[in-house]
Amino acid sequence: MIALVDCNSFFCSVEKAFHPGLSGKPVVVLSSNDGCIVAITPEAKAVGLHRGDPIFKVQHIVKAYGVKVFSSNMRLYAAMSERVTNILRDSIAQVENYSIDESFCYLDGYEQYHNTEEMMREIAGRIKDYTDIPVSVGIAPTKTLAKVGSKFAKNYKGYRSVCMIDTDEKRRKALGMFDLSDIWGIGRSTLSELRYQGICTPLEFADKSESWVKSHLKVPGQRTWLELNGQPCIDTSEIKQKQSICTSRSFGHMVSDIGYMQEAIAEFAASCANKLRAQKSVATEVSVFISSNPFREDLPQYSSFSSLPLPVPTSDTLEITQMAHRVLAQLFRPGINYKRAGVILSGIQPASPIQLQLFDVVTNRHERSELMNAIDQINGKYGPHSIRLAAEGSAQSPWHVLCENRSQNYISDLNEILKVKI
DNA sequence: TCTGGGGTCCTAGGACCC
DNA sequence: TCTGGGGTCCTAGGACCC
Repeated sequence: MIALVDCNSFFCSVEKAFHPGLSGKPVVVLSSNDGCIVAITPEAKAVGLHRGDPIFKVQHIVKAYGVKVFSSNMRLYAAMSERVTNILRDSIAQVENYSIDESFCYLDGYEQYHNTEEMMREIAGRIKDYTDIPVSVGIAPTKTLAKVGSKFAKNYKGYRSVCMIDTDEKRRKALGMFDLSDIWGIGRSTLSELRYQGICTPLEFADKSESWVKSHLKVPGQRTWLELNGQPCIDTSEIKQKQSICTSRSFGHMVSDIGYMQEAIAEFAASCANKLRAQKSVATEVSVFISSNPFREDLPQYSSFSSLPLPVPTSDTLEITQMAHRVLAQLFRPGINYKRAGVILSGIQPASPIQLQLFDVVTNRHERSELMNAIDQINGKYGPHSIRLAAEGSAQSPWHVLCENRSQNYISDLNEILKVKI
């Protein structure tokens, strides 16, 4: 059996953990640049807000109901996520982090000695005690069914945070009541195809023949179908090395000046290089994209994407930034108000062994890699961006994202640590 | 005025090979 | 008159996830 542990309204729950006065109040957390709602509490849903709403369009609701709005603080959420994971790992040998707010726990071997339902309930209680994050747990023979279980656990108090689907009777009952659009793996397009075919519940889908599913929905649909019928076939084992690494942002203010654009691209390239070194890889290709604001109809629209190969596979910030600037030079058109840009690294491979080049223009690769190590160590100790390329510009540049309601890094920055008065 | 930022996997179709 | 059959690799685009 597999347990899915899902943190309820994770980003909001983290903010509430550090702002106890918000208990029972409507809370939302915004995307980067304070754009859309990405996390929402049930209280905020109840007053008419939805995940995905652009915040400027729902300001009237925010004001009328005193909804508390936070900018996203990914550093804080990542630190809290790690605490939740650590508690799981204390009790369960095989834990797989699936996303920042979800983990799969493999319960094989525990069933003999424990009532796994009560065991998970006890762990959920400990997570709440230690982190103040409420979790919902689904236990089932497959990941897709475990997800179904966790949704039931979340929506019905009676389950006391844990819902186990361990018999065929429970499985059929759950699938008969469940919303087809909430099934993991069924997106908008598959949903409309299934509806068109007259299928309205997950149970009706699960009862179709395998050949019918294969011919209508191909391989991904077949996997979901197998999982719903109790046959595990979705492998989520962590992909250690990413195949592509991307850093992209919308700008706080439109950018038309190539100087500012170069700053932004330099920062995105440096961020990509950091991620690349963190996973001990090198890349062989740098891509850049830039685009105007597609939501504005009054402006000339322009968007473009291009790539260049790196002569030698590298994770060197200087080389990657220089190459990104060369790609930018190919793309940039004056007279456009740019809203968004990004850098993508691809052709990723392990850092060693590297195929060197006979006519390499960089002759001091060893020293350069020591330099990168030094930069990583300094930034690891004193915080990101403590040391960076001058090409990245200053924090005052207008393209930086907005985040007007960001909470402090209470547990990852000594300068912002929580102060308690007694 | 203001509309997110990452990723993965699968498929179809084209180019190319013998 | 009849004009094959099998394979690989690559890429763009779609679908999905959080």
